[in-house]
Parts: sequence; structure tokens; C-alpha cells
Amino acid sequence: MPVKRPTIADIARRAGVSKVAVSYALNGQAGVSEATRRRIRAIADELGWSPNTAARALSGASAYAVGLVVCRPARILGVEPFFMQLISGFETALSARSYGLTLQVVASLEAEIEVYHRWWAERRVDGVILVDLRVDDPRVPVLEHLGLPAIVIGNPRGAGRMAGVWSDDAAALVEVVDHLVGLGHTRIARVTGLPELLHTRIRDEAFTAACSSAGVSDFRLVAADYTGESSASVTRALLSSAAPPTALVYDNDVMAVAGLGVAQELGLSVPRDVSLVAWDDSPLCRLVHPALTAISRDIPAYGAHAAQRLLAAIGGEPVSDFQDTTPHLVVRGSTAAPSPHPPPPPRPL
Amino acid sequence: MPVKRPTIADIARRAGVSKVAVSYALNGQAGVSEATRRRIRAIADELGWSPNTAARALSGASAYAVGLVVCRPARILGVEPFFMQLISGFETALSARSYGLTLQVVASLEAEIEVYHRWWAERRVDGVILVDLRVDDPRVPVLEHLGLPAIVIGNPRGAGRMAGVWSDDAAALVEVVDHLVGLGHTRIARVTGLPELLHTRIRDEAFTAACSSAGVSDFRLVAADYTGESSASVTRALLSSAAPPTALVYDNDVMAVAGLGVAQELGLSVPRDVSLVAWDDSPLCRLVHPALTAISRDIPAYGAHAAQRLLAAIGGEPVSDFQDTTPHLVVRGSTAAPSPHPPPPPRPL
DNA sequence: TGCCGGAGCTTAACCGGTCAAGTTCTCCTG
DNA sequence: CAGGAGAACTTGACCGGTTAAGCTCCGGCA
Repeated sequence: MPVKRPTIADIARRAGVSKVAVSYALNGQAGVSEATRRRIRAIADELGWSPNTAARALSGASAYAVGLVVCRPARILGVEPFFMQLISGFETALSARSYGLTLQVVASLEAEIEVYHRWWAERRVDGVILVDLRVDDPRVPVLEHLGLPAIVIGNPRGAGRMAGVWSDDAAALVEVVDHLVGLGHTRIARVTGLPELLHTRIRDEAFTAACSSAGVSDFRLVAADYTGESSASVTRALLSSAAPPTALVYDNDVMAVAGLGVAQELGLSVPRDVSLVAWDDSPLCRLVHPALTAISRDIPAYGAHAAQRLLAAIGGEPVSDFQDTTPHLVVRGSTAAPSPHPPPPPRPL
Repeated sequence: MPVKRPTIADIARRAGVSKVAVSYALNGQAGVSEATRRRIRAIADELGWSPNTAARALSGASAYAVGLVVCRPARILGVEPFFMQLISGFETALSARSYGLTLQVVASLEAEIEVYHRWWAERRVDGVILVDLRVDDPRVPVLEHLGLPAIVIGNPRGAGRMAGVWSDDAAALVEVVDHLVGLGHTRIARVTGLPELLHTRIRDEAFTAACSSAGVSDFRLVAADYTGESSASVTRALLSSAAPPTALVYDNDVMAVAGLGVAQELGLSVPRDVSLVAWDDSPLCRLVHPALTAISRDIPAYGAHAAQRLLAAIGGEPVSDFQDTTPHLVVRGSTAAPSPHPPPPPRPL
């Protein structure tokens, strides 16, 4: 038979005091003597008591949970290590304060907004973490209207009054372009993530600016969608073009690995015939051969910072934007000086 | 200013009935006329009402949430697409019935058990999904003692009275071995996942049996831990040995990709010099070149089935084990007949 | 000696639902 | 035309916490 869950009434009975005395004792509030407090704490430990979150949420305001809605189709979601790393970062900050994380995967922005409405009405979460901010993001006004505390992962530009935890992607792209230019590359292409995402636009601008200021006039931006398939087809087109780029910069790790696969399939040697750079240095980048030069950042730390700030916001503290450490380039085997001889014509399929 | 959340008292006031009439109307229970029910439903919609989960959980028994604890270090967790796919499968079944998913990442089995205790005492979840079942798993008796409904992902052998959703890994391994033997391979190695996991043991036994019955006497089992690093070092050792295997079967996609990287690094050509097979056919397997022959299963569906059964168990229905569709082999470019000439000696590093 | 203040409690009410047990009122039946 | 059944409600209590307000001492001070 299932065990009975202890309540503060059980503790009160055992200690010979009222429920309220127990509540005061266990919450560290004034109103009970030190001796009583210790006695009550001991009994609570002995019974293995934890506060019933439902009861707490009902009287107090707090559900002791924060929410994360992820709106990418399952096929994209699975492959990219980014989310799981981010989530495990959240956890370290949340579990330290006994907050739970409620996760929901949805298929569209409308569905995501509906989830926020529901969570708010259900009092299921005390706040949410917003990812994949878009240009003119419709979620921002909704959350502000509901008064649901929120933290944005990414550049807070366009996040309304909500605070953001972000990193200086522009500086990282300058480092990438400088690295490539330093090796002698003059034709560089960037394979981007979903164009509607704000950080894609920001990186596009930064890449353009970095190329201009480094004197690279022959650069290209090509849109993909974070999937290996999209990257493969885009990469195939780029490398088969008349004057193919000598270096490719991808917006995530998965696309970079796919790009490497395509290059090998076309009979090109990396890095001799083409150099590749990945954004987000996951273990994936070290798995393949040659290992990928990549932009590295500490994603779990990033997540932990965001969660900490969200908890502060929930606690009513004023929270401002936080710029996390700037991503830096890790050079590996996939970048080198471009070969002086043009690569062989791509092998027909 | 934040909007006010509507409650059934608000609805009752508007409709000129009691709170209880509203509760009956909205829950589809007898006790109100059809006309009243419609009127109440309309008002509830207009106000954008959703039940306060805390209040519900407090009176009824249900928290309308299920829990998932994942106990793998963040570095492993991130790379493997498996979990995210499984989770998105859960979601489809859970969100259809307005259940939430509470996720927690922990570092050890003890911590995981503590989480179950806390969740139970806090009434945070109605049931849990158990992954990565181990030999003599200590979590099983704990959950049975607490009376927390649970479903096991994986072979229910050793899951006590709990039901499991599983697939016939043994049959899949027979298919793999037959495929390789059919191509002419006679020296086959299996690079396994964490040895303490029950499904690793089950697959080990199945692989051994499959080799024996296919007449392969020169087979090996080598333990790794799902990470690319472990796979790389194990693969390097295997391929550099005196009589290297001509085919390698990996226990996940990440290890197979790492194995491919090592083979290329050693100057071996896949599939000419060595054939590779991955377990779990993620997009990763299609990204690399050559694309990996892999054992494929529908992970989201797997997750959805598990969640459905958990909801049934929470509802008090008897739930029995469910054998999902058997994983099948998808043949791609990484397997072929072994070359008649021995591969060149591995290139020194 | 009387009064005030505070420490250390208790009592009562509330959060927003659910459920058991009434209470009407109507309608059917013998 | 009384009596019983059932439909359509309401009242009251409860889940397990929190918070505000009240009550008792006891000690200190005028």
C-alpha cells in the first residue's frame, strides 16, 4: 500500500503545537522559540516532510516552477545538442532552490502563446525562459500583458522590458573572419539558421560588417534552417558554383558536420580545398575527421545565468540584461590556408 | 499591471449560480442542465478560464503533471539526440490531455531517488517515466514503495511490477549480424554503451547469440560509455590490433560517428576497409560521409506510447507491458563486403 | 502596584477547486 | 392525491499550506 504523505498537521500533532507554529518554524519566520523550532525541524526530518507544492501555490503566490517552451519541430530539436545543454544549465540553478522545470514542445508560435496563457491561468509556473527570439516577436507583448516574469536567452534588443542573457556574437564573428582572412581566404560564405530569428539577423549584420572591415568583398549569406539536410543542399550548391567560397561558416554544429559530409562526398579535401567553421562547439565537432574549428561558449553556464536571473525576477528583484562571456574561436583541423591550386571539379554523382 | 486570473467563483457570479454548479458544468458531470452547462461554458471561454492546477491538485489527487529524471552527465546528454526525441514523443501524448512534463537532470542515482521522494511528498507529479533501467535497479523498489505510478522505457525484465514499453533489440541485432555475415564479414566487434544498463546486457547477450547462430566465432564485446571520446579510443585500439575486426557495431549514433572519424584518421576507407553500423538512426547518421548503416526505430512514437500508458496507469487502469515495433536495419554506405586485401597498416600519428 | 510591550504561541480566514450530503421542485405513478 | 424518484441545483466541509489578527503570559519600569 502506498505510504502516507506527512503534512504539517502531522508534525504539529507530534510536537504538540499548532499548524501555524510548524509553518513558522519550518520557514524560518519569527514567532517560535529556538527550542521549539529545532524540535519541529527534527520531527519534520524524521517524517521526511516536504511542503506540498499545490498547497503552497494556492495560498502563497508561487508554484515553485518555471517553464520552457521549445518551438522547433522534433526533427530539428533532436539533433542539436544546444537545448539539452541549456536545459542542464537551467537545472543547476533551479534545483539549488528547489524549483522545478516544466517543459513543453510545440509546433508553432501560436501554440506557444497558448501555452503561456494556459500556464498563467493554471498558475503552473512562476516565470518562463524565452528562447529563439524573433524579429518583432509576438510573445513579448503577451508575456508583458500577463505579467509573467520572463528572461530572454539572446540579445535583449527587441525584448521589450524583459531582461536578456546574451553574448557578443558580433565579436566572435570578427574573430572568425580575422582568422580566415589571416589564413588567406578571400571568398567566404555564411550558412545561416532560420532567418526569422533575431540572432540570425544580428549575426548576419555582424558577419557583413566583419567582412567589410577586413577587406573581404566576396562574401555571401545563404539561408538554411539548422537541419543537416538544408545545410547539405546549400553547401552542395555553393561548392559546385563557378567561384566556390574557400571558407564556410555555419550557424550551428549540425549544419557544419553536414557540410563536411558534402565536401567529402564531392571529393574535396577539408581543409585543403575548403575550410569549415561551426558555431557552437559541441562534442560533435570533435567527433568528425577532421575535427571542426568552432565558436565555443559555455552553454550550461549561459543557462544557469538565465535561470538565476529569472528566479531573481520572480522574487521581485529588478533584473537587468546580462552579457555573458564572449564566445571564442577554437581552431582545429577544419581550417587552413586555401590551396593555391583550384580544387578539382566536383565529382559528378 | 498584471491581469487578474479568472476563477470559478467569477464565473459563478456572472452566471448567477454556485461555484459547484460551475465545477459540474465544466467537468462534464451530471448535476446541471444542458442549457446551464452551455451558458457556463460560454462564460468560462469568454473569461479565458483554465483550472488552477494547484487548487485541483489540492482537492483531487492529481497534479496533472508527470516527471522525467535524466541521470546522465551533461556532456553525454547533450550530444545524443535520443532524449530530445523521446521527450517530444512524450509531449504529443501528454499535451493532448493537458498534462505537463516536469524534467530534472541529476548527476547520480542517489540524487534521482531523492528527487522521486521529493516529488512524491510535494505532490508535484502524478507519475514518472523511468529510463536507463539498470541491473537490479534501486529505483524500482523505491517507486513501488511510494506508490508512484511509473512506466519503464526499455525491457521490463527486472522492472518489478511496473509495466515497460520496449522493443525487441535482439531481433534487430540478428538482422545486423545476418547483414554483415551476408556481406562476408567474419570478424565483428560490438562497441557497447554503459555496461551497468540493463539494455546493454540484453544487447550483449543477443549479439553473442546472434553471432553464434550465424557461425561467427571471432566476435568481440568492448565496453564504452556512449561518448564519442570513449568510442574513439576503443575504436582506435580495435583497428590497430593484430587482426582487426572488419565490421564494428556501435551502441549509439554518436559513438558510430566518432568511430568513423577514427577510421578516417587512421587512413582507412569506410566501407572498403571496415564496415560500421550505428544503433539509433538519427539525422546524424545521414549527415556524415559515408552515411551510416543504422538500426532505426521511431523514438517519438516510442515516447508517446510510454506516456499514454503512464496516463492510463495514473487513471488507475491496469497497464501491461507493450512491445513496440521492432527496430529495423537501414542499409547505407558504411557497410559493404570486406576487402579481400588486408587494409594498409594504420598510419602512425 | 499597575501598566506596557513583546515573545511565543493560537485561532480564524483564505487560496480555488472537489466531493458528499442536503434541498427544492417537478413529474410520474399507484 | 399522497408518495417516491430523480433532475437541478446549493450548502458545507475539506485538501495543506500561508497570513493576519488575537490572546497569554512574563518581565521591566514608573
